[in-house]
Amino acid sequence: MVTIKDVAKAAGVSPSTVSRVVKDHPGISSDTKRKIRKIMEQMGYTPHVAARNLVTKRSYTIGLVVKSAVHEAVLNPFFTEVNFGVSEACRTKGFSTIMTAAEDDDSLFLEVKNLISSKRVDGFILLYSKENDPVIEYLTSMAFPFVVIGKDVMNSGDAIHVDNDNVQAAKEMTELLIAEGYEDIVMVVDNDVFAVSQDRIAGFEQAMASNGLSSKCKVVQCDKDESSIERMLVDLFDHTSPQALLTLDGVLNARIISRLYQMQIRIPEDVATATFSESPLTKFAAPPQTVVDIYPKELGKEASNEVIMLIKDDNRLKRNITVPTRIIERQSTKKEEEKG
Amino acid sequence: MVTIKDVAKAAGVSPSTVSRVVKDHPGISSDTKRKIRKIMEQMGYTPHVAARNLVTKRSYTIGLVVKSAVHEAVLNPFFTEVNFGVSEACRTKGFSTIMTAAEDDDSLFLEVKNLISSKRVDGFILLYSKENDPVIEYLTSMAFPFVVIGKDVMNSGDAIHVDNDNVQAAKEMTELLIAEGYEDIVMVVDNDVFAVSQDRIAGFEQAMASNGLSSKCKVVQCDKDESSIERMLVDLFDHTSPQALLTLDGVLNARIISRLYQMQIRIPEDVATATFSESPLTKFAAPPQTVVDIYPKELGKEASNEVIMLIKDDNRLKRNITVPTRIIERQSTKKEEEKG
DNA sequence: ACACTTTTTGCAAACGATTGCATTAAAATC
DNA sequence: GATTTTAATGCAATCGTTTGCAAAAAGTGT
Repeated sequence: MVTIKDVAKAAGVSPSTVSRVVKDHPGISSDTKRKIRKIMEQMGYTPHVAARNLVTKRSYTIGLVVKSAVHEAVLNPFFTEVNFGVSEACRTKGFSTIMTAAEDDDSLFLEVKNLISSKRVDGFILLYSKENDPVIEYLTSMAFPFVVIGKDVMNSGDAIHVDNDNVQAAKEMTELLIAEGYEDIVMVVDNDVFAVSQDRIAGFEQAMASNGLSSKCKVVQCDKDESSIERMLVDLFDHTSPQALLTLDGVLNARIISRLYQMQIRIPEDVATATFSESPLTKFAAPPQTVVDIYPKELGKEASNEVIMLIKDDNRLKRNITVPTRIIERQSTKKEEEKG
Repeated sequence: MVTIKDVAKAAGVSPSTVSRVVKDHPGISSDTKRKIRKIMEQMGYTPHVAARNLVTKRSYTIGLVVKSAVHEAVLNPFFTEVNFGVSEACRTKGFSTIMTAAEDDDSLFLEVKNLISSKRVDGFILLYSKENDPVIEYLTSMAFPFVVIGKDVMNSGDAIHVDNDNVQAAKEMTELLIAEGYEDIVMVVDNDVFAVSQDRIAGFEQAMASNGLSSKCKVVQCDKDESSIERMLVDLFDHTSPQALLTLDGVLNARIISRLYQMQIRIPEDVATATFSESPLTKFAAPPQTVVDIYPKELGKEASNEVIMLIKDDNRLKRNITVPTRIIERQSTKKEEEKG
């Protein structure tokens, strides 16, 4: 293994000089820089990160904390895209990423504490957010750099959030449905306590209200398992005749349309469907789904940049970041036009 | 920050003793162990990994190298599941994971070399495999520990592979289709050069042959973009009338059934569909798809365990691991029965 | 009580970088 | 040419562990 001393010796300089060349320190003459760079190249020298981390007291690593149960995350392409966005952005800034996922809150909390105390990470990106989260509280109390992707239910103010404007997104999507001529619109949500649900519901309700459809505004909640979904749908179509279903997210939507298919309820002829979070599940569905693209990769990228800034600059002023969304209209909501 | 010296001082022993307690060295009396453990607990001591890595010359980190272009990986739940399997298995063995994905071969190769020379990882798991891969060659030449998930086209012999028996899986799936009464079966593949394609095609052909259906055995290839898929399908159904489509993998299958829907070709009434790699895309499709579950999480887990063994034991004898598969039969191939 | 094991612990030298400060060399000023 | 200023480099301590070897303590048998 070639160390800094080796190249120093080969170049006839001290290790300090080599070290300074590596980080392009201004105090080194460009002659020596050139010379040493060449030698480093020839000898194939790469700094030993552990050694550097030890003295700089930095790990140059970001922890990506995924809250949702593993099988949930696997289901949800949203997660993967965020992950890629984070990895990519971190890498271009010289940071590594290390992912932590855990089924239960306690082991997740432990893992986070451990990553910190063993100096394995310099900052965190939290991929969830719920009320009174112990991890958020802990990180805040330690003044440890972190940002949250998603929004806090009770926007605690301390944490930095990177998120879409979910109220606005839901509003726009609802407006689109109304514009297409749908009035009996039902919003279907699961029973998670994440803030995203509340925001999207709020947007839906606002849009309905401002179009004089408050009376038709309906929100139903259901568990994620097959039978709950079925029960909910049977109930819905037995007692009412909704014209459109606006589902909280792409995964839930996929299960619903699968169920609708089996109930022989056609989309969009019998009912229109629309949802949030673009993915193969919406894009390649039968029929392709109208959806709000929330740009998860962008969320990951912004979060990474922000947390790295936080790490590098202690008293950087905190600021939330909103990533824009875009509606993709597809066949699942096209009332008039022919299929295909 | 509390260091090993702090707890040594507090316990009235030397740092060496504390260090040995941490790793449960046999030479320390259980009395002192108990005492020191208590103190560590009280003071909240966690070893500084960089310091440890520096002296042990280990990083306790595994590099997960993802070859497929990012958008491919995002599409494919297979990747996410492998990723989780790897992270989980590594964590339980005290290892971290660091993921590397790159669009082009060159930057990926560079990244791998860099991870090694900066001593950031102790071993690799490669999530792809193709002929004459420079990364595999490099790692082999360096005798750097790694395992490959998937199989080499020309089973180079040197590398350790963790894979399913794809020939067998395809054979079983084909047998099932034949048993259901389908004879004109078309296998649809993309134009990737990964070994998995060849294996599944081989299995398909073998099963067809051994059932006297060699003459009906047909394999078509198409690009992944929408228009190629459409062209392929139109061509297929214009000139022939296949009874069943066996698709190379779940993502391609999803696109195909989406297209079939738009062409108003019903599944399974007009054509049956089946594919490989269970995921939400197959499970929540309309109709739910018959599929071979290849247990990606298990692949990740086995790969992790194996590479960690390699790291810990230089002259561990190399051995390939085969993870079993399972067929899940769903409506997409059910000829006789009623839907729902 | 002595010599001799065996068990338990400590010493001190690594590991490979970084960085404040001192130093030397070169350039600038008078 | 002497003195001051500036630029370029080196010294040496430090980061927090690990570990081979030596030493001390405890136990054993006579």
